[in-house]
Amino acid sequence: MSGHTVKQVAKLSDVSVRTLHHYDEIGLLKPASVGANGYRYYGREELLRLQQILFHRELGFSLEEIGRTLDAKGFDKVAALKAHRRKLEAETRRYRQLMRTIDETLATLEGEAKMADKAMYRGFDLEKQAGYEKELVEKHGATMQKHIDDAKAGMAGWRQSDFDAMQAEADAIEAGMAKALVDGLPADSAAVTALMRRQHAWIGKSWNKPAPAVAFTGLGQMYVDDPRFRERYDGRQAGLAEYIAAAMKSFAERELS
Amino acid sequence: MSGHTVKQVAKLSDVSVRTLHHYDEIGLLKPASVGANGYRYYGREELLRLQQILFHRELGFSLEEIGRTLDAKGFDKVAALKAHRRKLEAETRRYRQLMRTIDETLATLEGEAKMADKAMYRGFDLEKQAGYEKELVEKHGATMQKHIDDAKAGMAGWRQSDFDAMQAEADAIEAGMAKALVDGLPADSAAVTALMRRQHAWIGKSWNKPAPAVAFTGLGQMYVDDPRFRERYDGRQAGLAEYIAAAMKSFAERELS
DNA sequence: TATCAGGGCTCACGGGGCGTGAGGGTCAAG
DNA sequence: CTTGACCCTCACGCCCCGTGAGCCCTGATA
Repeated sequence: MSGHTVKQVAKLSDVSVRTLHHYDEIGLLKPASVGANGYRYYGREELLRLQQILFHRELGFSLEEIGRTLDAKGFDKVAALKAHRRKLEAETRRYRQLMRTIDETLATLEGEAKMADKAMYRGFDLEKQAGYEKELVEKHGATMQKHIDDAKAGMAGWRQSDFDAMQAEADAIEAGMAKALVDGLPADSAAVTALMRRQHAWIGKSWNKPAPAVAFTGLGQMYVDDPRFRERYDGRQAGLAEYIAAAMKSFAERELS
Repeated sequence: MSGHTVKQVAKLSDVSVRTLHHYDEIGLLKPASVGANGYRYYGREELLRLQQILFHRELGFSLEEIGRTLDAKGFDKVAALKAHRRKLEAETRRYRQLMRTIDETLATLEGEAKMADKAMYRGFDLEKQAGYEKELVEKHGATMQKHIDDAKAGMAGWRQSDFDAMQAEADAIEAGMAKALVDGLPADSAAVTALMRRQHAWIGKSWNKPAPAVAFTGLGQMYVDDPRFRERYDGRQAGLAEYIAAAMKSFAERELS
């Protein structure tokens, strides 16, 4: 007699009870009758209206629009639907544009990965310093060669963002070293050792594995030998290249062997 | 020195001042510095970050996601973009489905316009009662023919929903007439006259113009003559067809001439 | 008949991304 | 010193409910 309760309607139509309450509150879907106990009872007509509501909601209409559409006798459904169709078309075009933008961005990012190689020349290009690599290898042998290869392999997958992050950390370490040098701290002081720990971790990250003592020392030596590294460090602070190299050597001997 | 104010940034980037306040509130974009007066000042770096934010916002990321993307050093932009691309694809597919649904609905609605003709056979089909029309025309002449044509033209544009609304009103009137008949009210009583006013208005709506006395009376007579109408009315209440016809005739004579 | 599960009800807050005042300080130009 | 254009901080509103909290109803069972 008195129709379906909220829960039953909820199950039938796959909406939440709260939603039915809400639709009642805003006058979008009122129950056919309300019992003396306050219970809402819905009839066949309300179920049909709910179907209409859900259909329009699917189409992206606001609840207020839906209310107007369903209530206004003279409302032109056809025009409303056509207008909505146009909205959807516009959205689709917009999405296509966004996808194109994303594709371009992805292409750029992948381009960056290669660009990073060139950007790395800002002081960290391992690719283009075959000569100095050779020196290192000559001094330290095949093991060193392997370390260098590993480093190159690890960095090949980098993107600009990775590189930037690395640079930031490297800058911080270098700044600390410069200060230590200016402050006259010995290369095996506690402060410098802490920096070396970061340096070692940083190289470990860029190589994708911790650098063994020999490689760490070798890299330090390279900072002195390679004019590009030398320029980088000494340009920041006179004597910095030598200082760092000494600190790395000391650290390697004390903590990596 | 102290950079751009909110308004300047707003103009430069085409966002609202409130938006900048909001981004500051949620920590998404903090000004480079804040003056002693509380003014926000943005620098070049903040402008660049804002561009990034707007770009990602365009792509539909939530502000929280954008914050994470921009802040997390190790965040994988490529993966995020690809994931988002997939979301867009899914949305596009969904929209296509919705458009198909709309098209089907539109087709159905247009079909309904024709269906209404058939549905009208439920008692109001003027198309299929040429014989009774002829009778009416014979009795009342060319003017009646014109009324009938007008009615058919008016109803041709109807859709199911219009028709249902009409039916509801007609039902209400018929119920009132049935009650008046049972109660023994005369066909020219005040209550019946009120119902006749509604009846006249209703016919006016369905014809798209008020029915003149002769047409109104003629229609009433048709309720008696046409077995389909007769069945409809007498099925509801014995003698109803005659009663309505009498009421319509009386009303037409008293109020329409 | 008392109990208990499984309903039902009414508040009322939250959340996302700001729009939009209200109410009041600040700055540069005239 | 005034004006007018900016700046600030609350704080509510919108849209569509989700998610409790706290309390009442109902029908079946022990």
